[in-house]
Amino acid sequence: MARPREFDEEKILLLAVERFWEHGYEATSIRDLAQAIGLTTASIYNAFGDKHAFYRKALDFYVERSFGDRVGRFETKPPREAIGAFFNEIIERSLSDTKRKGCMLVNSALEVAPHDDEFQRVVAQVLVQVEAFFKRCVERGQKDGSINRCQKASDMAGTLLGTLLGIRVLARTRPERDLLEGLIRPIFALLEPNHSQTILSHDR
Amino acid sequence: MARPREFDEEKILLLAVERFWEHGYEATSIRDLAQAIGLTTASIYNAFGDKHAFYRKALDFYVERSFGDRVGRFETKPPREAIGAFFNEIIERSLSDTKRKGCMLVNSALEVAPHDDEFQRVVAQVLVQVEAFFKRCVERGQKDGSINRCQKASDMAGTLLGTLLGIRVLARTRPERDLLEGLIRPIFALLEPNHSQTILSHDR
DNA sequence: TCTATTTTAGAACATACGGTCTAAAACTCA
DNA sequence: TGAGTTTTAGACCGTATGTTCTAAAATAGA
Repeated sequence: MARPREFDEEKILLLAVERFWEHGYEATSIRDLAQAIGLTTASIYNAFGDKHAFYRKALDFYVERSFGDRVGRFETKPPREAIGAFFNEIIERSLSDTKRKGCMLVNSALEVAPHDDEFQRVVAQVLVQVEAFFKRCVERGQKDGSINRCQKASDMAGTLLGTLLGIRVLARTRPERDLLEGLIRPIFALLEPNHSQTILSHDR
Repeated sequence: MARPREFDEEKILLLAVERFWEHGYEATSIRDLAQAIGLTTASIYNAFGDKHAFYRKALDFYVERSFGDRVGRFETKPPREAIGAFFNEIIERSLSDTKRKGCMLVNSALEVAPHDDEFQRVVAQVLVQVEAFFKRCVERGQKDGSINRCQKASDMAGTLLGTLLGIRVLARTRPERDLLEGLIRPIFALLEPNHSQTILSHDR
């Protein structure tokens, strides 16, 4: 019926994510994007709408790639291991992030969500999902005895979510392994059942 | 010797902080600032240098006001109370932040520090100081028995710093009292000496 | 092969940006 | 009072911004 697209939307979004992720919304211009992607600005507007809509699509793409499978991947593991593996992966990811891009969702939570209701909802929704994932893990662990029962699962889920976000922020300016690994040690201890053992065995 | 300034630097910086804080570095133009402050762009450049230097001065001003006295104020209290009061204040501050400005230091950590060595250092240095404050509190508490000894003070300090940053990010998109207060409950429990009591007394 | 339709390329548009210039204004010290 | 110096106001500069326009290119169906 008409002239076909010359590009692959997935590849375009991957490149767009890269730039938005690294430089943020404001500091990335359409011309930056066009050049990095190898499209004209007209093609971008034609295919994705305006800058706001393009960022939205890039963020959705990022979220899908970064959170979509991950939750599923960890959900099959035993609960304590799932949480541990999740955090270990985040730390490794943060330490190998040489460009210091951090997490695009966290970046969006701070740069664009506070002034934009749409992104507010999008970001909040993902955070709710991550929290729910933690809560399911904690509940499962408390049921099978692998996780301490002295805290409410919902509180622990919040703590884990907060810790996750904290790591993401901290790593952005202080990507030090000792700091990040030390930071989660008390959190993991909190999960451990039979706290008294820990108290006795720890040397200081 | 010459024509005197017509403005009060403190008031100017207060207004500049307000705008940079709310909209960030990129999204705040010199003209925005000039209008909000009631100065011409020439006066701003004359008095503060370029935009980069102006933001730096605003951030320094913010840090001085926000962290300078606070640490001292809490340091006199008993250690557990100091930490508790610190977090309670942060939560109240986050919940009453109707403009959703969050914390300007955290905002800087994400927007400007990753691409700017100067701000990288400035932000990192403040975070180091906050971490050191937490560490001193924990050490004091572990010495006088008011804080649990099962974790290293340095690890706990990191955990507290991470939690602080996490709250600041989370509150930016989900300023919900239940969430924030629930989130710190396990952290406070972690500080408590004699964990077994908590385990037994908690109902679920 | 022609028509209809969409995508391209790149010029163009209005506005906004960070930053500077000129000249007048406002002071201090001699 | 006059010389010297700094601050002010606002026009100005070059460039960059988000977005749109024009026209050519490329296809599918008739």
